[in-house]
Amino acid sequence: MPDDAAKTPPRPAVTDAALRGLVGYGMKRAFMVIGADLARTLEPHGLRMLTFTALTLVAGNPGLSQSQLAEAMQVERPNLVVIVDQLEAAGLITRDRVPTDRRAYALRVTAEGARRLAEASAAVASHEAALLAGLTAQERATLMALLNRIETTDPGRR
Amino acid sequence: MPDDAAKTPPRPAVTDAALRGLVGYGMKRAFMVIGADLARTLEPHGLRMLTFTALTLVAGNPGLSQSQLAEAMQVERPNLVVIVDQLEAAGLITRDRVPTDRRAYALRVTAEGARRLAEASAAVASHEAALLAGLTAQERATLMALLNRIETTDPGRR
DNA sequence: TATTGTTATACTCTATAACTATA
DNA sequence: TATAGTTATAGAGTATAACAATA
Repeated sequence: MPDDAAKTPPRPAVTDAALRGLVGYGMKRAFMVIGADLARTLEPHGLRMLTFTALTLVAGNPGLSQSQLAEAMQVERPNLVVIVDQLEAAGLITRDRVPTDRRAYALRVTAEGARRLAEASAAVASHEAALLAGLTAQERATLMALLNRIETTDPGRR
Repeated sequence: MPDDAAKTPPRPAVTDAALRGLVGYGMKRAFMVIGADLARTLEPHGLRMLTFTALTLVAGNPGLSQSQLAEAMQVERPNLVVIVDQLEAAGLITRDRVPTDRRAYALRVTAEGARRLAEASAAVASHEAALLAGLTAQERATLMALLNRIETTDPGRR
């Protein structure tokens, strides 16, 4: 019999066996790792996860309104105001009044915004590659597909 | 050519193609769905995700200290104090002074805590089953394995 | 009346510094 | 001096109610 027992008595190692089977638990831990890394990656570019997401969506959907952006980001409108404020204050997007509906703003990236987004996107892409280095391309695709299916299967949808 | 264009002109559908390839994006959206569902599931049992996790770990590791629990949960000690306070105030766990180290507390679930945990665990399990209804058992195992590998591959580990 | 954007507000989660009491 | 628990505090992220301007 092995003699490696009773070697480090003070810390009997905490077991989380009862939680390991829960997807919510694994998802939270994985997301916290990814989220923290993503924040570190975006910080030198003056962006956070939410502003990066908003900037990307505005770039890909020029002229969209704040309501549309909030819906796409699954963020409440009041919270989006702050995000758009910051991007506008940083000179990365513009808020143009829509002639046909003077209540709404048409959001567009500035030249500087496009430049910043390109830099940040490259950093994010290379960082994701490092994070997912342990997975094959096949596994990454599987992961994404499973995540998307969870999102769209949501039983608590309102 | 099809005639389904120009049918709903006001909303050209926001595209997030540039983000769909990022694991961080899919992970966040999936986690928000799961997190919200989990919160709804736990609420009638008087628990939140953090208190449920703490209660589960205390039950599975009787006598562990707050420091050990904080480390296992990847929560800073000051934040754990509030969580333990709430569980203790609800009569679900006890804080016993450790005779050999009077600085530390030994955490243990009460009878009521064990009962509450059993109820909540059953609710969580059945809710996870509903959430993952679209995935096969094989796919769930794959998902969990991939999440764990992401967590342990963390390139930004300190 | 309904919608767009906004303000104000509150609650949860997370993070850091600094304290106390023990060790 | 180092560690366990604590207090105070600050910052994100999220959510709801209510308002002004416009439709």
